[in-house]
Amino acid sequence: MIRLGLCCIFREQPIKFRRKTAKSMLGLPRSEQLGVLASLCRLNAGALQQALRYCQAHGIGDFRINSQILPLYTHPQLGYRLEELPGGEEIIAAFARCGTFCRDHGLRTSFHPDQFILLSSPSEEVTQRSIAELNYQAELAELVAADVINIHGGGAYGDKEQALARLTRRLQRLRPQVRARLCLENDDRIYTPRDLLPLCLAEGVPFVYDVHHHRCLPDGMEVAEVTESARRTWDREPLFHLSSPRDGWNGKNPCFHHDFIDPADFPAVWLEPGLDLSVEVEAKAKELAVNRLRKDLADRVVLFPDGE
DNA sequence: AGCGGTCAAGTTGAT
DNA sequence: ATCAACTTGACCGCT
Repeated sequence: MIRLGLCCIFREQPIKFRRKTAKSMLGLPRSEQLGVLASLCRLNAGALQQALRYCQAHGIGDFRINSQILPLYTHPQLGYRLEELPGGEEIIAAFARCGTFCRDHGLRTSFHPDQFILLSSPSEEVTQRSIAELNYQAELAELVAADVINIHGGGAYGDKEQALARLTRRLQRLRPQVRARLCLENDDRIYTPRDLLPLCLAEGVPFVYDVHHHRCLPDGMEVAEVTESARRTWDREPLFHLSSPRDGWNGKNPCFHHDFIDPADFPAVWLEPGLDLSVEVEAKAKELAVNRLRKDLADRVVLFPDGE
């Protein structure tokens, strides 16, 4: 069964996640800050509920949750705890209901912390901030029943081997709630599947195979070969990423994402009968792209069912 | 109401 | 030495 995933936002559905810039908040007294943050968090919990309902109804079995769903949660000056927000208990309950909804309907959710979260950095300060951020994401992941927190290898710092050795060491410092969800994904600049798979297999870190990144930054491995190795890193349903190039494979920069997925870019080996797989669709037309791909695949493979 | 410039965080590579 | 690109909008503050 193939479970397609939607990433973070909607193109047409009126489902919006809200946030604020730190700059606009820093001048306010703490009580006003907390008031504004509380209303954003409450709104975003409601938007997440709507997003999950949409996915359930449309046979989208996976939803990636944006890290900013709790805006500025770990900001050095503006950071907060949900419990200290006005109406915090109700906000927590609203997120917990999202988790219950996912369990009831077999939906999967994931987090993808952005480029500032680095376990390979030589800087202890960067590492500590990153671990703090991962702790936050794991806390929220527990609340909404998400099983994936997916990051990249980070920088090379002039020596990939050493950087990956640092990353490996730092796995020991992660809380079980983080470690149980942490995954590593190949990127399109530095870390290829060939770089990451040995670490993932040795350390039991699930490998999120982004086939688009791999096609943009090839490493001599075949798609089928990476797919097979990636599967072995997962003790549950593997999660992969897929995109199509904006200007075609012969265009100027194939890394740019297209609005939609060209079904020809969907690897044939991912359609093998009996293979359960989550495929997050990184396409700018968002739910429209997932819905179209779902139609395109319908007669070739068993899909996560839509709620009738 | 509409517009353009800006947005917490790190790293790389183009200029 | 500086700055855009990462994913890519959404938000802010000005008119």
